[in-house]
Amino acid sequence: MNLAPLPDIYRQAPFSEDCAPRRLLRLFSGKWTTMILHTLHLLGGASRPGQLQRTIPGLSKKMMTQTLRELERMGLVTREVMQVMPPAVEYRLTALGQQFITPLEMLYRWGAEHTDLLDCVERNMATGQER
Amino acid sequence: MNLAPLPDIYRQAPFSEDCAPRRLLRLFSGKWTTMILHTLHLLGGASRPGQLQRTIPGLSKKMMTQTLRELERMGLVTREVMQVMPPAVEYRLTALGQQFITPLEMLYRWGAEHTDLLDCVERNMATGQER
DNA sequence: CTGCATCCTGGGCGATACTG
DNA sequence: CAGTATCGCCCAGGATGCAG
Repeated sequence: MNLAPLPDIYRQAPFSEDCAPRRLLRLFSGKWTTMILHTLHLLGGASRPGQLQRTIPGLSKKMMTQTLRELERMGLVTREVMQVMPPAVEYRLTALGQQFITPLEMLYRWGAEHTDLLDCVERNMATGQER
Repeated sequence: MNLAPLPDIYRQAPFSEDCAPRRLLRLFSGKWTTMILHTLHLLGGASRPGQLQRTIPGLSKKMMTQTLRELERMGLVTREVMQVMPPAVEYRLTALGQQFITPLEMLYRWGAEHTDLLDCVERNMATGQER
């Protein structure tokens, strides 16, 4: 039922559909994903939703839970419900999740150390865009 | 008409609206931005549209030019038109643009060196998502 | 070959309001 | 405090067709 195997040419694309970079980008393309992950790390690897949200200005409750659920499905965080009143919940980075902190740190650190470049780009974009 | 200046509290958010990481994410949130940049680098810093598109499977003509124009406005690439028939164009990384290759390389390299982690995450996501 | 204009759809994301 | 449900906007981004 399958066609004959494709010539190797079709697998030689330098930037194949499923190359590592693309997979990585797909996983963390969400607007809040990396920030939540990184913030969890900053907060010692675990945090309650309230604190998490207060630490990330602009993050709505909806997007927070939604993103956290995705991270949970990815196996990057766990969700622990404490049986008390009022309800308390704790999200915690898994061992797998912590693995992904490294590249995030690299990226974020680079950004922090090169704000001059960011300034430069933003200045360029502002120029000639009167509109 | 303006309110009194806000207390400094409002500027102390650890993850402020305009912190470096967010600025970085905003600039490169496009689906193709980083890939185009990185591919230009791989191709020696310059390339014609055709080759660029052929090197990045799935990239449509529209999104390519659109993204390239944004990169141009950011000052990360230049566009040079050769006056010949048929028309030929060359996009080239600027010095500023090359600066941004470093973090991209770091990220992409990390991805390539940790495909096992990517596998792991994708396996998790596939599980229990019968639907 | 390169590039622009158009049209259109999906879904990411935000605002609001309601439960326990 | 934590979470869900609903609604609706907006726009990124894909497909197609035309022009130089």
